[in-house]
Amino acid sequence: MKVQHSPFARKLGAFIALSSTEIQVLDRLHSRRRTFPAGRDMSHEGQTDQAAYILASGWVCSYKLLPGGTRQIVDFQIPGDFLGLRSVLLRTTDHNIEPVTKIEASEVMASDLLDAFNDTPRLAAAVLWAASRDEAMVVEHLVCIGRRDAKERTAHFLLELSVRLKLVGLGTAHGYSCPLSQYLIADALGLSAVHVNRVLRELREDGLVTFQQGKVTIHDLDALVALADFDKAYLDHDGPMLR
Amino acid sequence: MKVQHSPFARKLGAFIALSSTEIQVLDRLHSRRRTFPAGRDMSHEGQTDQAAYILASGWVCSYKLLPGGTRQIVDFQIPGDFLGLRSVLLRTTDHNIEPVTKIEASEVMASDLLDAFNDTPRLAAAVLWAASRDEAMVVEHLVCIGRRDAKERTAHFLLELSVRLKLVGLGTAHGYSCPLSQYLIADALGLSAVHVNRVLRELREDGLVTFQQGKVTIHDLDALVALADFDKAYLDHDGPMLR
DNA sequence: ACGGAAGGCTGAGCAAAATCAGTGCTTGCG
DNA sequence: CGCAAGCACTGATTTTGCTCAGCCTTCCGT
Repeated sequence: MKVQHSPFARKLGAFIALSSTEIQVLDRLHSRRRTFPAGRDMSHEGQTDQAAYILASGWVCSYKLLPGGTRQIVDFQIPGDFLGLRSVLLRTTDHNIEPVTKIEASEVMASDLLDAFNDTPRLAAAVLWAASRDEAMVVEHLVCIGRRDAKERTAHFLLELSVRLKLVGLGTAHGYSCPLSQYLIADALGLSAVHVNRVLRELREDGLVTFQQGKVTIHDLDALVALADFDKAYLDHDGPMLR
Repeated sequence: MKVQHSPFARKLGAFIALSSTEIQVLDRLHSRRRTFPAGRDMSHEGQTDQAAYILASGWVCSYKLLPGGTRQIVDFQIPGDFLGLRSVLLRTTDHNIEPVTKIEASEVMASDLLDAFNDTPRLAAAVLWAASRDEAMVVEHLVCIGRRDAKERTAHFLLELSVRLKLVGLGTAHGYSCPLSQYLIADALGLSAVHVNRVLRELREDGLVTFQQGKVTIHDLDALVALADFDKAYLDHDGPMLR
């Protein structure tokens, strides 16, 4: 019987089989727990330039603003994801961060993180791996926006969320709950909100996936994967990839 | 009087003032020099999964293929850039790599790199910084494709190349030579080659920038920067950012 | 020298997605 | 309670960029 751990430990556990010691070290990282309200930008408020956070609950988006008022959402963070890891290690505030919902996050001091790496080097590998996966997702996102049409993009997006959420124990292959508005999805996919609405309707009418009242329900996984040309490799790992 | 170094040393020198010892260590990294022909994918051929390369001359593109034959170019590499750094450190072949021109590249064994980091820790910081800048460029690229129209995208792209090339001593603020075909630019910007052609003509007719016969000539830098909403911070650093 | 492939360039028609201009529903608040 | 804000949703219209089809030039290999 598996004990329930933090989303963060769960996520890393999918990459590397973690010993109980390592899990303890991980859980000790979650020292100061903080809460942020939805909608207020974090990078201006908190001491985001001094500490990183591990998201414990709620959703966050990282975005860039353009003149003209439009914005592009680069990525969403879900429980278990790092917030501002890069800005701690490298002192660069390259984009803004805003909670989509009310969130809870554990502050992680850079020094604590480095200590943890010294104590349990395998953790460093796991964190690096997770960071690298995040970057791969940005690349995939780029490809989506550049070379897929609205329907494919949306399908891909919903599938990716499904996989990520399943990894941290929120949601299954059949569905998950999702607090994103159609405006947010539009800003992530480089579409207009109006068009996102229409595309979601089409996907629903095609019997592929339904997104209503904050719930995503996947009706035909195979067809959705085929439409989005989604990389099945993501889907198929159920245990740690390294032992 | 500045001595002329490799593009790689030049680039890192823009981030951190390098001592002559550090420059020597850097230059010793360029051990085995190899040549690759244009157009043949590297990841299938060379031992790209065992070694990384530092590009010494020529241009390279990293791309992802989609079913349907289209592709999205994620980034171009110019002299001084790393090739496959990620795939060495993390064993992930996430995208393909193809020389745009005939290239010369120095093989770098992962172990040599780590040794160099031990000898001169500041180098590690510089390399990390460079890697992080690369990632920031991918994000910027994403924003471009998601929320800028074809003209803005193209202008931004040409400006970014200008800055990157200037950093390694190829080209000035007024222009540079560029071996990319309109097809390649299209695949990078998520446009069709036909449209790229038209956009380039418009930019030329507007007196902003000319791209003909492998030469980019910037006629009106300010107007171009304004059109593309290009981040001037990139442009304005002439010496190392850390001393 | 010649044929073919690549690349630049152009027009016409079309498709995808944006914009504009709304409607209705819910929710939070003074 | 009643009002305003935010979100989902829709039709009509316009814009943007794509596709198709073709022409011309240059370069390269035989």
